[in-house]
Amino acid sequence: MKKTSTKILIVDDDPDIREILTYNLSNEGYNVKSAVNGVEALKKAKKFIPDIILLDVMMPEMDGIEACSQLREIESLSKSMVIFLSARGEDFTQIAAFDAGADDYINKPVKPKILLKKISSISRRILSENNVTSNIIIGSLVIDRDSYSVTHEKDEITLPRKEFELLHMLASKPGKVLTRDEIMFKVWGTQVVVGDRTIDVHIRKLREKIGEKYIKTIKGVGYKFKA
Amino acid sequence: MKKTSTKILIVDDDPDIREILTYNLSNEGYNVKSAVNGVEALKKAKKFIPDIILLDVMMPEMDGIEACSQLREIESLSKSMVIFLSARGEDFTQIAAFDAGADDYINKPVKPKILLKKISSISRRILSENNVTSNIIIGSLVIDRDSYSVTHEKDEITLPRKEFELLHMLASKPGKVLTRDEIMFKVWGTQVVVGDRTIDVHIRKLREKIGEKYIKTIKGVGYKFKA
DNA sequence: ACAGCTACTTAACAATAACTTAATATTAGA
DNA sequence: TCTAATATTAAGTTATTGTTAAGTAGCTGT
Repeated sequence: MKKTSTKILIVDDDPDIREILTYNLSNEGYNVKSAVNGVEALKKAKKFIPDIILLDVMMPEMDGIEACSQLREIESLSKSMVIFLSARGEDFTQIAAFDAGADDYINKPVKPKILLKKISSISRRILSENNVTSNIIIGSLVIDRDSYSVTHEKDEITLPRKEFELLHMLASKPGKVLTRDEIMFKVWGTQVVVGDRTIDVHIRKLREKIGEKYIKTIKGVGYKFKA
Repeated sequence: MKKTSTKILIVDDDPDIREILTYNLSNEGYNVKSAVNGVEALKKAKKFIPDIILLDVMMPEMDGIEACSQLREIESLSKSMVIFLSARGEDFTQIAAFDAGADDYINKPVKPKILLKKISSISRRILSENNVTSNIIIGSLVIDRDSYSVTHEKDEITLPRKEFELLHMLASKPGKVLTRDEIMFKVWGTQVVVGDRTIDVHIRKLREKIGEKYIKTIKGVGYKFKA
């Protein structure tokens, strides 16, 4: 397997989850440590300097949000990625998490496959360094994940979630044609099934907002973003 | 029209479910077989080599998890997708399922719409995985599958699907003469039958777009690509 | 709890690019 | 030269996407 030296710190009060995650990630060659609560997490993180911190939202004493805020204060951890493990895809939780400085989140139950995928993509990103944020700038378009907004010729438009994810996905691989299947998988996931025209409608709304020139249709294949 | 020959093995102890699934999937043109338990599933899978295995989690004797693990041990089934049918979205079940090597899961009661959508997207993925030949650079031509485009003397032309596939096929074996039969088979497949002049028309459009010099006609034999 | 709002999805229909065919012209090779 | 094969053109067809409007669900603030 891939011998990445990416360091991961798991923080969760549930021993079972710690074990499952540790098992799966160690198996993939990651350097894994764990902590049972926020206080211990802070202590271990200072020494271990993990690249990635998996943080449970619900924990006794100090919850994940609070722990994340404090982790963010630590100078040496400024480059670490914090990923939340949230019990549900509650909007509140997600927003609060991002507010506290989280870089990503995963909904429980954690599926090892998804987790590994995420971890590996993040660790690849870390290795390739200079990725400051997940923001994208193309021509006169600025796509900003932090605020879920797009700045297009000086005016900022806040996009709904689905529209943003769709645009972000297209723009993150400019020039590449993304098939409807790929889009479905990335934006909607495998458990949701929506009709054929749903993507078109979102595309239309995006075009309405940012202009026609960016998103090109490749009939029978998919869509692609061009600068 | 779309006559996919994707093979599906249904494994469930409930005859009603077997019948419903078999009916729905057969109707869509899939090649369907079924088994009533894990033991039979293993036996049939070895001979049938299904592309997709729909596996009930709860079964007498050998449950789905165990069956999946054993299926995963079989060399010839390494490319098969295993989809679990789970009675509930229980955490334990999901984690165990993914651990056992499942690729996806569907919650019961199975809605035909969701099932068919999932199956068709998976079977499309399976089909498209087979022809992942990378990009081609010949002389001043760059043929890029990601963007479905050809860059010819500094300007990028996005090609329609058939034209792209045709060009890609010719260019992937430069110098070799490809017969009309070979082209038909590769670009159109065995299920579709089109007239004789169709290929000519696509060839003409390609020549129009990338210039005359690349594609040469060998009368009575076929076409060849030259650098 | 409620109205009002936004995001999202769906369905029906329109539009269109991609593709195919048909009719006719041209060409290469025996 | 003669003929079968291919080229060309324009006119169908069809599959795929675009568009619109309306429905649904979930959230927000009162």
